[in-house]
Amino acid sequence: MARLTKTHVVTDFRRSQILDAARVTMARHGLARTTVDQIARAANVAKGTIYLYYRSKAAIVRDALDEGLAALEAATVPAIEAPGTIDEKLHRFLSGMLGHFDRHRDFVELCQFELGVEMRQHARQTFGRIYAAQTQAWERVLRSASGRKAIAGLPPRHTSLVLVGLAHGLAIQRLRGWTDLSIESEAAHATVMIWKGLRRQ
Amino acid sequence: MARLTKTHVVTDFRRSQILDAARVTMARHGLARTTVDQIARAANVAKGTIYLYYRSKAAIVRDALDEGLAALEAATVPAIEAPGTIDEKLHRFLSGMLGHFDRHRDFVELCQFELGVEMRQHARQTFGRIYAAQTQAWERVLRSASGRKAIAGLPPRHTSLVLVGLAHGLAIQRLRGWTDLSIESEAAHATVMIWKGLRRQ
Amino acid sequence: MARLTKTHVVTDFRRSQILDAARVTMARHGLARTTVDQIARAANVAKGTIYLYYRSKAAIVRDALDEGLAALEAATVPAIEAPGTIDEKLHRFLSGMLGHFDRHRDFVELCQFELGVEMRQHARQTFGRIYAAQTQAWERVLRSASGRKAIAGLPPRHTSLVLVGLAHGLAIQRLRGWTDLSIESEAAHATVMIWKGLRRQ
Amino acid sequence: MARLTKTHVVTDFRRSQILDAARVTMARHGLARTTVDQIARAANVAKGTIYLYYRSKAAIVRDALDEGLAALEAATVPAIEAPGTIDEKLHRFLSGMLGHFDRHRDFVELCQFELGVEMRQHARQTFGRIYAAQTQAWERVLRSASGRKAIAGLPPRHTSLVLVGLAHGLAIQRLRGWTDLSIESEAAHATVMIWKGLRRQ
DNA sequence: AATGAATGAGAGTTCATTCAT
DNA sequence: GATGAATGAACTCTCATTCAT
Repeated sequence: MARLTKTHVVTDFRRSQILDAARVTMARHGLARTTVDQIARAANVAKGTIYLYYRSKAAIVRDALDEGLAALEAATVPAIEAPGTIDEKLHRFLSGMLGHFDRHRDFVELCQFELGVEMRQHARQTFGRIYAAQTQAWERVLRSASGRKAIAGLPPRHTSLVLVGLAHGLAIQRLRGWTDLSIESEAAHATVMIWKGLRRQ
Repeated sequence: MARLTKTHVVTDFRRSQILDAARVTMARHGLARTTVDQIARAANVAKGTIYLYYRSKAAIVRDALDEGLAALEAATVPAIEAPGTIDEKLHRFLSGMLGHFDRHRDFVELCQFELGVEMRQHARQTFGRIYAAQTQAWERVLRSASGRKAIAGLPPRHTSLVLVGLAHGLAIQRLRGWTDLSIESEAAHATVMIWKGLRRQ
Repeated sequence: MARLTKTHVVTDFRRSQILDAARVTMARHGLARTTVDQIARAANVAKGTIYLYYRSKAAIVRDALDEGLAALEAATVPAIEAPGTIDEKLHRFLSGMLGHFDRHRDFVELCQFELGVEMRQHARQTFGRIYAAQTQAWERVLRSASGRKAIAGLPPRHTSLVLVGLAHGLAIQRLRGWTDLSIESEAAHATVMIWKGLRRQ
Repeated sequence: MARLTKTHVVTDFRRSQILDAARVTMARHGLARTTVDQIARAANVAKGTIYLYYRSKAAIVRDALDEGLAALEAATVPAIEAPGTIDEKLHRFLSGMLGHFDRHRDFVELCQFELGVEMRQHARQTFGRIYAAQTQAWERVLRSASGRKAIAGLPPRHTSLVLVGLAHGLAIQRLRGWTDLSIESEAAHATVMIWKGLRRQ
């Protein structure tokens, strides 16, 4: 038992050692330009060691991708579903998106896109699933608010798509460095503006 | 002169022949997986011919990129600056963005991201310039409207960043296929929603 | 047509250039120890050129193998079927076998055996087919002779297996350098000895 | 002493454990495709343990080879030298060859051939020595019989080469599965046929 | 100007061997 | 003695680029 645990711990350590190195290196050089040699050097292990923990370079990319996507989902969907008023939800959601892209800018930025055709499908599907989850969470919130006459009579489906689109757009802006506002003030401002458009007047 | 002109015409023809083939092939297989052989085959020229018109594969990518970015700018900034009411501008701008990403989805989608480190900087700068132009155009519009008391007292700088971010986000959604609305209805709906948030109440 | 022919000629030339280099190198170092680099160097072409004419190293091995096996069949089966007395056939057959293994000793020697599991099956099947053809040719000859009371009453099936086995064994002996007799005297002597065993006494 | 003995027993046990595993694995996958990992797994020891008993993979191959070759010699040379008539010797000899190749088909088949250049020389020499021993044993038998006028006046040297070649050829046939006769009937039949050719008529 | 065969540096991957535990 | 994680040299194969025709 102790032995299994130890092995497991070491395996986990090595995997994340490699994964971290891969993320950093890929963010710096782009996925295609990142060699397994570079990853190995960045992870301070020999090239062969990489292959003890990952079947192939593609497997590393896939893992890094999945990890990043899981983090994105965790940072956003609960923020919508947690209790609170709509503008609280909106603010939490936008902060979550912006914060996530900000924290993972070095890797997520590129690895989501610079992918082979089959990995791209995988990423697109997973990404799509997350955005669908966000959209549906918003739709539920808006329908419920609509029933309580708390918001204007806009179609919830369309509105939730716009909300999610807005959040993504702001996140991308940050990612690209096209905004000089802080996360906090950007999230706050967008929340105010959207909330003015949404609430019953 | 005629000869020069003729040469020039042929050169232009070859360049766009190659550029089109490159765009299509890269969109299908991703930039890194696209070989010069594939581009040559798609362009119906020999591999060597490519190198008569482009110094390297990277030069092709750069040209394809620049062309796409120029088209994006042309599709959006004039839409903001052309005369009309704010909601007309808003609608034109959103339609322009969504339409552009929709038309160029096959190439723009991937080539903007799957790039080597120096090409990425170039793309980011150009992209940034375009978004800055959009943002500034909006800022001018909003300041002017603000002066005429036509809109709510929101800070124009922040608001324009949100507008541009929203447009980008909706465009990305379309690109990824996460929305099933038509361009028209999505642009219209977002315009209404934002306009409710903006206009003086 | 001239163009196709020229291309074809060049292709054929390159293929046999590579095949010859492969045969020699593999004979010298053994199949597994032969690298594509070595083959390229021996063929006086660049490594990449190899892959213009062969999909993989395995494909080279397969071709070399098939060529050698085809030559073996051509050197032996017709020798049995050509007209003549039994001892003439026997002599021609043994000479054919010994001569073939002697001429191709450098490659055939090793490439027939030192093969991956699937190539081995291929070789075994082809080899088996050739030996079956030899055996059947002998069986026909012996049955016909038996009908004409020209040979002793031995079962043709068994006898032909022994004949083919003998030929193979003598060939292997030569291949390994375990005999110091000339091909001619070895074939002649074995013919006499077998013929004494076969003929009607 | 007891300690040394015990150590010795364990060493012997480990060595044959490894050697057996190597033989089986190499027979199944071919020498080049057999990894030390596979051998270790088949031997139920850790990879490092292999290197406590063998200096290198090549050393394992050499040992496996020598063992097989020693068995071949033991199965054939005494069969010629043991007392009896010539056809008894012949029958024992052929049975010994066929039986040996049959029993060791899984390893001997491939490992004798699929070897690096220096191992090949070693194998060839050892093999050659065995065949020379067989040939010489036969030569002695034939000379003695010739003196007693028991056989036809064929040159003993040539005849013994043919005999050994025949035995080898039949053995190879069995190895490759090109014959469907039993060892017994094949040996018996070849004995009859050769004996007819040899004996004084 | 156009070709495409030839090139070779560099990629991902394997595996015999070592060595700290 | 036994282990198996770690190593890195060496392999096969790809493809951007060149150049003789």
